[in-house]
This record gives sequence, structure tokens and C-alpha cells, in this order.
Amino acid sequence: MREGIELLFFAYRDFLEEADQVLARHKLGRAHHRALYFIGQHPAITVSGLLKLLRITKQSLSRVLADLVALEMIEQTPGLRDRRRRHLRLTAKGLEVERDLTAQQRALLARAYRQAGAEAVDGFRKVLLGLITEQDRRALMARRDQAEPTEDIEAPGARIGRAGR
Amino acid sequence: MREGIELLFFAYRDFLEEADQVLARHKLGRAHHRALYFIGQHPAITVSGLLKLLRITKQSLSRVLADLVALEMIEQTPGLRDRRRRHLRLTAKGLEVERDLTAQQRALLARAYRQAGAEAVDGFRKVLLGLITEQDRRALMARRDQAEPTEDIEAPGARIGRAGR
DNA sequence: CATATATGTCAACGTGGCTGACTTAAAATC
DNA sequence: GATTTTAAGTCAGCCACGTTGACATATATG
Repeated sequence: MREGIELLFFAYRDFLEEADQVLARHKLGRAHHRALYFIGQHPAITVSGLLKLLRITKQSLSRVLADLVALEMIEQTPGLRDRRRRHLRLTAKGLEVERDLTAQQRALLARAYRQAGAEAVDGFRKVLLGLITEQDRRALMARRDQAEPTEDIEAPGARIGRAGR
Repeated sequence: MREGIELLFFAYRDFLEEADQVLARHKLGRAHHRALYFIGQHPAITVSGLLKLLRITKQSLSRVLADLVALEMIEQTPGLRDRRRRHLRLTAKGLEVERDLTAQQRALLARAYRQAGAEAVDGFRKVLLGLITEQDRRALMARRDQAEPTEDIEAPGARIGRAGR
């Protein structure tokens, strides 16, 4: 049991270290990484949607989002049905940085998968799924069966803030 | 691949959340948890040994250790062969808190293991081992084949600081 | 119109990392 | 025995990123 605890600790730490070097090059922090990642995975996600995924306060998130908007890595468009909502998506630049960030991680994970074998990967997923909360499990599944009709309609070409350059 | 990244993120977060509640009760932070944990796993570990495991600076660590000494959760004894070294170990109180902290985590992990099955656990371990660095892998093994003759001889009954009560 | 919701903002604070400079005691080396 | 190296600690300041609390604004909804 203790071994499992340490495996998680070391693996998570070593896994993040990969991305940290890239982050340093771009002068970004881990919080930016997480935001970029999830916006990349959930295009047009709203601020409140992102808050639920990250489980941080809106004050913390808005600092990060403000940075990313200023750096032109993400952009915000008002919802069509509900103009209070801000739908977030990566710009070309944001996409590039996000890819740069996860490229290392994907490579590392791919190597670990390859070395361990398909069967082991299955076990890895089973155990981790058992560790996470029902809520997070749903978040994971939601993306996989990416049917869910976005119900988050957004207005095209109506950027918010630091307006149209 | 993306799924694996998210699994790690969610699992690690949810796994820590368990302990966070206990930490809050004891008015401790995550840094204290990590120190207590590794001292518990490596009795008589030296400060520099702990630094290597945690990979933080001595300034950061010494804040944490000072807290734990003040709370009488750990104690330090000078090395016998090398009196510059300080060997750390949990006091009865420290042991109790540490158990309290990991009890939740062990239970959660045990449940995940049970649900996933022995074969899955094996895969879980294989993949995670593939993710961590050679250095961390050695740290893990070292404890398992706990032969390694501690070579860290310490003086019995010679506590340092906040002296003998 | 009144209320609820989505988002943002200002201010203050806590934790836990970091760097850099310096000290002390003990060990190791010349 | 003098010099250098090592283990540990200290002081000071900084930064990232989380928190709480109070309040503002625009929009949707009953």
C-alpha cells in the first residue's frame, strides 16, 4: 500500500517536471498549463465549466485567464443564447504552446505504456479510475463519448476584451 | 494518451484531498505531511537524505522541520560516527498523526486495488514505475529490499534542540 | 420589476516553493 | 596542525498560486 502511495507521489512529480521546463521557457506557471490544457480539451468551455474542472476559486482562475488573454493564447466569445457566458478557446498561439507543453508528457507516457504493455495500461487505468471521485469520472467520460450536445452556443466572431486587433 | 494525463491529474488531486481534511484538523500543511511520511518510512533519515527524496531546498525543509520539532512530532539525534548529521524520527505523537494522515489514503487505495483486481494493480505499478526517474525508482526499491545497512549510525538518547523535557 | 446567475474586481492573506549570502560545527585532507 | 570540505542552519526577500470576503455589472428569468 505504501508503495502505491509513493509511486503516485514520484510519478506525479516526475511527470510535471517534464512540463515545467517548457513552462519556464514561456514564462508561465503550472496554473497556466492546466488552464491551457483544459481549454484545449474542451473548446468553447465557459468560465464556470472550467472552474468546476479545476476546483479553484474564480479569483484564482481569473488571474490566470487574464494573463492568457493578454498573451493572446486564449480568446473569449460571449454566448449566443446567454450573453453572460464567456466561451473560451485557444488561439493559434495558445494551441502551439499547449502542444509544446504536452508533447513531452505524451512522449513520456507513451514510453511508459509501451514498456509496460497493453494489459498493464488497462490495469493502470482501472486503478486510477477507482481512485477518482464520481464527479471527476464523469468529467473524463464526458469527453470520451463526446456526443453531449454542447448546449453552450456561442456567438461567432464576437471577441471580448482587448478587442479586435 | 490524453486520458492518461487526466487520470493522473484527477487521481492525484482526489488522493490528496483525503489527507487535506486531516491536515486541516491538525493545522498542518502538505509540506508537513510529506516530511512526516518520509521520516516515518525512513527512520533515522538525515536531513540531506530527506532533501534528496523531497527535492526541495534546505531552506524550505528547515521551516517544516522546525515546526514539527516544536510540535514534538519529530526528534533529531546527532550521528554517532558523524556528529554533524541529524537523524530524524517520529515521536509517538508524530507517529499517531502520520497514521491518521495516511489511514484515509491507504483505505482509498485499498478500495481501488480491490475493485480493480490483482492483475490491474500489477499494471498500475508497472506503468507508474515507467514514469518515474531512475533516481526515484532506486529510492522506492531501497526501502523494499530494506537490507541496506543504514550506515547512518546515530547516538542513542542524545536529542538536539528544545532539549530533554 | 425583482431576483437570480455568470463573471469580474479589489484587497488581504497563507503556504510553500525559490535565490543568495552567511554562520557554525565537525570531518577530512594535506 | 592548519586548511578545506561538508552537514546543517539562518536571515532576508521574492514569487506562484491558492484562499476568503465584499462588492460591481450585465444579463436572464419569473
